[in-house]
Amino acid sequence: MPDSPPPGRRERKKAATRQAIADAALELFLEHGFDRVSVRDVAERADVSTTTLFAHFPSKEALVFDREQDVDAALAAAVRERPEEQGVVEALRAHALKSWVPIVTDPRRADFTALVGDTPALREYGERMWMRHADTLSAVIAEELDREPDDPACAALARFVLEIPALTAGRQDPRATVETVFDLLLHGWHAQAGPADGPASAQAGRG
Amino acid sequence: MPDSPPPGRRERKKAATRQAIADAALELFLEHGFDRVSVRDVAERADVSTTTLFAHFPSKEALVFDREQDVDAALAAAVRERPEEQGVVEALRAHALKSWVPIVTDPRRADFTALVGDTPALREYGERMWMRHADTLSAVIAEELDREPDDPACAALARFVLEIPALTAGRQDPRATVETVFDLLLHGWHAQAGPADGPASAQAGRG
DNA sequence: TGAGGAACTGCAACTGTTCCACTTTCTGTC
DNA sequence: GACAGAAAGTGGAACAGTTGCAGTTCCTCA
Repeated sequence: MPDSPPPGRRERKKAATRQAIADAALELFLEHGFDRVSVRDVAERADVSTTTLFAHFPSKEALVFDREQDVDAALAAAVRERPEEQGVVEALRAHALKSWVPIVTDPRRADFTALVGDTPALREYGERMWMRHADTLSAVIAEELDREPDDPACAALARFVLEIPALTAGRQDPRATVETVFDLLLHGWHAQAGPADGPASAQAGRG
Repeated sequence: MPDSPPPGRRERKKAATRQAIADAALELFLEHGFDRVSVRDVAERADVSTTTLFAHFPSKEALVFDREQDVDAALAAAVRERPEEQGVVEALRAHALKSWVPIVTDPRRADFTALVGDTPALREYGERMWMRHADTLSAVIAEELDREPDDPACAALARFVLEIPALTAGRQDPRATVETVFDLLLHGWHAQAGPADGPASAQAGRG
């Protein structure tokens, strides 16, 4: 995270432009709604050309998530640098509780959360954002456990963990949901559903 | 599935138009690639206006998946009408093996599968297509087990099961992958990773 | 100090998608 | 059998996201 030497004027200006665009975008989106603001509007507010805008952000949706950044690295680190004796699933649980839950529950970001939650395009983009880290996470898990890089169980675990943000979105108690999901991942449906796994005979209603 | 009475000329013509569009699209996409064919090209080949094209399909991607149809119903039925004594997870496993795996492995669809696999837009659209059934499946599972409709464990299970097509895509042995993933879901990571869950101390490499 | 490159601009074009007003074709009903 | 009304289709314009291009300005670094 240390930007070691003085970054130089050019890079500072570039960063400033990028920030100006992101700020303008968020401001306009929060005020009028994502769909009623055009990319050209954002560019104009930030006083740049649309070409410049797209030189900094790959898409309109990306304007909102200008901090996609180092989720990848944090995720990998959470697994690699876990305490001795802690399993990977527990490490991921801790990471989720410590780094993800606060973001969703922070009241200062309520309006931002609402913007994303109320805009299908943004919700989808956000979910997809998480999934983009599945390959990295899968590889790290496999590496930590001395398995083949494409081990299907590791791939599955990675994707399932990255589903969690989507699963907790819009729930009253994200923390509890996270716990439930991790218990499921760790001990399996069989354990959490009771030994009988809810056979069909237990219920009344049927087709 | 029975279109009981004679469908009437109008409906037949409509179906024919729709089919002509889908055929033209697939033909052009397979020949030149999804990204190098415009919607206007497809419309022209099918001899309709783009307006008509979008009256039949909600998006360019949808042209490829003109059979999204009754996955929802089949999924719900697989759970509801499972044999006595079979758990929901086992029912879903059976469904996946019987209904999903053959589609991916069918050699007659190799070129189609390749088209989707090689086109990011299509792969994403396909994955999202599956996830659209998560709410239905979650509700059915909860209902079968007498739980709250928004039970987080049911929601998680549903989403995880629907991740399976994405997880098996492009693998050499989809069948084995499906089995592995269901074992993970059923018995948990703890069971499949061994009792120690691979604590950090087991490995050498560390950050 | 000067060369080269990066950031930015303006504009035009392309593509997916929607809107509009209008024609054709079918269907159900008196 | 004629007719009202709905449904399907048309053509074209327009909008919004995105990209390409040629040219300008401004840093950086040797």
